[in-house]
Amino acid sequence: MISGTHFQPSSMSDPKELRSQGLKVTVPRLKVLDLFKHSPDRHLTAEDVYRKLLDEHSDVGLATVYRVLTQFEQAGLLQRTHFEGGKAVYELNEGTHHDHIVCQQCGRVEEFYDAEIEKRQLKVAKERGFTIREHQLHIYADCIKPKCPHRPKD
Amino acid sequence: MISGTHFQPSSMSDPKELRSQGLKVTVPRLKVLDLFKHSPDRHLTAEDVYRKLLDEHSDVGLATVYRVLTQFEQAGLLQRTHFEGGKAVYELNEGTHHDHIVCQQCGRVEEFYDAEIEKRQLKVAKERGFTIREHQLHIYADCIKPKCPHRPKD
DNA sequence: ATAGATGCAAAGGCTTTGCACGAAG
DNA sequence: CTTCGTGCAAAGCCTTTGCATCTAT
Repeated sequence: MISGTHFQPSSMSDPKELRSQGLKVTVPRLKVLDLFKHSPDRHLTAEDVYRKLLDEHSDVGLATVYRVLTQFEQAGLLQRTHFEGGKAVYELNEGTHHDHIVCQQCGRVEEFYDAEIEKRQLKVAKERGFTIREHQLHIYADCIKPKCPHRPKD
Repeated sequence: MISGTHFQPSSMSDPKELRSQGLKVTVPRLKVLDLFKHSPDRHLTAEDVYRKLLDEHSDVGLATVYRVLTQFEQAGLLQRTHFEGGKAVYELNEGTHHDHIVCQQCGRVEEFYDAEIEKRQLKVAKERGFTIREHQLHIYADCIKPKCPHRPKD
């Protein structure tokens, strides 16, 4: 067999990660996973992914991007969130829970973790007889530092 | 002038609330505001509002419901949130900030406020040079109490 | 009288789906 | 060779908008 499609550039993600999740190893899947692993932006929308793939002349359909993102989320490779604005945002699932603070100036996202906040959430839920399944804290804010990387060049 | 439309049932909200916001006093607006003030559910989607108005034979178009909800939010009468599920949810704006815990069994929403959580959010934002504009904590959970009102009858 | 509100239907934005073709195991 | 993935176009869902008509002030 003369492998054409089995060629794997150094930048490509490890096929094992896909196989171990019962997913066939395909070019679109490798490219998408790769994007999340190497892109400077941790948080990407389906549109972002689609555009980045177009930029590198990978001919992947938008529908496929949506399907792959969904599958990756179900496989636990990615995590999905919704910020204000309606679009779903995906990020690599690295196992560690964190919350988000979103700059309203430029849309960039910073992550943070505060043990006390987590603790109190558990307390609140417990007091009310709930078992937490998932929780998301989104802070929408403006950066006030003049040299803040979030502030668009002025 | 023989006023037909100026009739105001006792259940209707106070027109002043609308006027003070520069909004003309109309039947759809009074009915919507009234719904939020007297409905057993604090949290309603546009569709919810539309259906409830249909139920009471108020002929209000869905587009109008959307417009009124948007205006009320801008006027500070209502607050909008998005829970998982894509639909926007509105509630009366009573000035006090609170977070939400959503039962995954039945979709009901409970509100809570925890001073410590609020404090830590301010701290986190400040440390990173942000001014908080808005923040939302959504906990998605399951109720574990057998007699919990959230649990659908079993 | 006049600015503003409403209803309807059409359009928009994001996401999902049906189907025929193509690739992976 | 069989199962699954892909691309395209069409459809879905929630929400917004254009336009002619109607209403509050």
